[in-house]
Amino acid sequence: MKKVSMKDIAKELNTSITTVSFVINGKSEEMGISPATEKKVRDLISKRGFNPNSAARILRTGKSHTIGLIVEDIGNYFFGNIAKIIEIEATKNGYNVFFSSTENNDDTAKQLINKMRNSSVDGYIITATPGLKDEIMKLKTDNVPFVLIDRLIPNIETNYVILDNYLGSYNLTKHLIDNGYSKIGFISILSEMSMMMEREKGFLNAMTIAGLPVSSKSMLKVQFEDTEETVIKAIKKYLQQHPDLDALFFATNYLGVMGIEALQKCGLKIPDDMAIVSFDDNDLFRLLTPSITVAAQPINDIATQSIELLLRVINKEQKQAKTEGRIIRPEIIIRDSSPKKKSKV
Amino acid sequence: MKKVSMKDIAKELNTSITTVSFVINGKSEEMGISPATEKKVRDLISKRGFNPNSAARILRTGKSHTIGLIVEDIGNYFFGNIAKIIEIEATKNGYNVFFSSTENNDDTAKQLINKMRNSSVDGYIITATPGLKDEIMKLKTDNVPFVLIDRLIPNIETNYVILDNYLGSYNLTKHLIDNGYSKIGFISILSEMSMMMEREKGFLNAMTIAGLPVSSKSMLKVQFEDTEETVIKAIKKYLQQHPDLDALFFATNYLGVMGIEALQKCGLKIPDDMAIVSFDDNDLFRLLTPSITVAAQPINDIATQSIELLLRVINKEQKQAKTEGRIIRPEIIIRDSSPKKKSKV
DNA sequence: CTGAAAGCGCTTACAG
DNA sequence: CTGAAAGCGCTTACAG
Repeated sequence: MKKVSMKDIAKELNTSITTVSFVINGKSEEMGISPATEKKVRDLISKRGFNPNSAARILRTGKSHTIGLIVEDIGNYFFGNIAKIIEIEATKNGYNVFFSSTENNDDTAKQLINKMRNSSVDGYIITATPGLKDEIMKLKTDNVPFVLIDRLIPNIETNYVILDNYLGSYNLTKHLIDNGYSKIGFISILSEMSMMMEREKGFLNAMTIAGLPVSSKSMLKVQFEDTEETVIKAIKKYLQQHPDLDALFFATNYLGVMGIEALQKCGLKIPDDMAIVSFDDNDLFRLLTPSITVAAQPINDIATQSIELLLRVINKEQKQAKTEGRIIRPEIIIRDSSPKKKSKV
Repeated sequence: MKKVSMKDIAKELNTSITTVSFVINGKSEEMGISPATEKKVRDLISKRGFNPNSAARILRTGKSHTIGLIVEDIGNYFFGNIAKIIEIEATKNGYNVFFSSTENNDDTAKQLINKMRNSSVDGYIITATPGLKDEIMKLKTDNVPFVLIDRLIPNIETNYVILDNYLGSYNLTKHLIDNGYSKIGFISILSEMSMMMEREKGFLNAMTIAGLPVSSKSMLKVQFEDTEETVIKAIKKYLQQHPDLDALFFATNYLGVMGIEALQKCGLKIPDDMAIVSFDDNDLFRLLTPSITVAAQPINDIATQSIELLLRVINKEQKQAKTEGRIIRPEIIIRDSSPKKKSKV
């Protein structure tokens, strides 16, 4: 029942632990282990089903070959697929992935980072929560490799991979305007996060450049923590207060989903009564009738770029010497929820 | 830059490592550490930001307080949410979660199990792949705690949490029959997995009991590995060969999604030309027009029951002494894709 | 009430 | 070409 150790292998072969270790770590040649010895060792290892104990290895080397992935919510389409691709890429490079969800809660995020540091993860890929500045600063001064994804911490220089939220939002709004919509409602969440602010800026600039009026009163912002019910109620109320709107811009995909429900309940037809577009794609938007126009995040790009960048930082001497950012262009996918506006009869 | 260790704390306080260790592990009282000493130690620990090195701890104790979660695909709605809930429950109980996706590939699954064993995970929650029997047997004889979820390995007694696939399928078929449908096509994947076989059995029994004819020719089975395109083509062909069908039963949710696309392409309207039901819910089915009737897996139940069962096994002496199974009842959610059949005029 | 010391299973500089 | 030994940072039986 007891697990086999290198000592057992060495003893049975009348050789030393050193030799076994060299074979296991592929250093036979470099260390001048004879091919005969090497074969003997390898054979017994596979016969006994020996596997090196990784706790001992980590303790000794300080390297765990594990990366910590901290996302907002692993149950969500975007992060679930990010995790999946990162895992595949990490495995290719001999790394494991330890994941956890923050639910966008600062305390949870802090605990996760600490927990992972004690497990000696070699580096992090982090979806920051709003108040994570101090923790991130500490990682930086401690020279721990990490890459921020999806959102930045204002005023800290880090390695990052993010979407060009401004551009996506600008282009999505521009698309609506080009198709003849002019009274566009912007529905977002109340947030200091750079990504949400960029999306708002993109919307506002597109409107302003087109000479269309916007006021803060014509925008709806709900709380991230609000229940689905609360949000839907808020959107319904908003629609009643703004009967002149001809299009809605949802700043996140879950707001889009809730918004569609709210529109249904109000008896408003998409796109005839109201055109809609949403930031962030999901399976749903593609298959709904009508299908929904979106600014999509190229998930594959984001995931592969972040793991690639992280591994590079891990293998650098001066971890944070020079930070590097990758900005991913969103893809505007035009579907049926935002056709050329029919002129009123 | 160097991390603080227990030794540093002990030295600075002129006390022993033992004392520090007792304080950290909450054994002060039991071991008779004076409150004064305890406070001194605690203060310095938080001042220095000390955190015990978990590799050393694992090496020494053999317990990692980590559970390994092996799912089919973390990017998928069902498993993503399973993972999320398991993580939350595990954290509540002081456990971490190490996850990985098998993509339903035997070799990947085997590698994952081995990798996790070397990292001394305390137990596993596993979505088995078809040829995983030997690995599972080994876990069993090695007395390693594990719980199978979502699907079983035929002829091996294990701890498990699965859905009552037979019942869900039976009831879903019964619902169609009760609503007047009699020519029901069954679309599934070619698979030896117990869950798929149970779903087929449930369908067949419901049909037989109702005195409705079924033949293997009236069922379509595609390969799990088929691309979306291939499946859609197969479904289209199937529909042309069986023009008399009045309803379709999709045995998985992704088949349902592809089926809906195929129906759209064939110009068949749901539910007037063809009623449909699907096994497994997802966000999509709720929001499509028409919304889709499903047998839903109570994700929350499945996740909490499996982690609860696993933790209990971990804390038992005789890990596999008596295996325990939990069978979860699916929930039939009746939506708009399967209304009472209109009589032909 | 507290400390010295063994040992978990590895890796690696050093010695021969 | 190969081995003896130190040490990574903890926990815990043992001693006092």
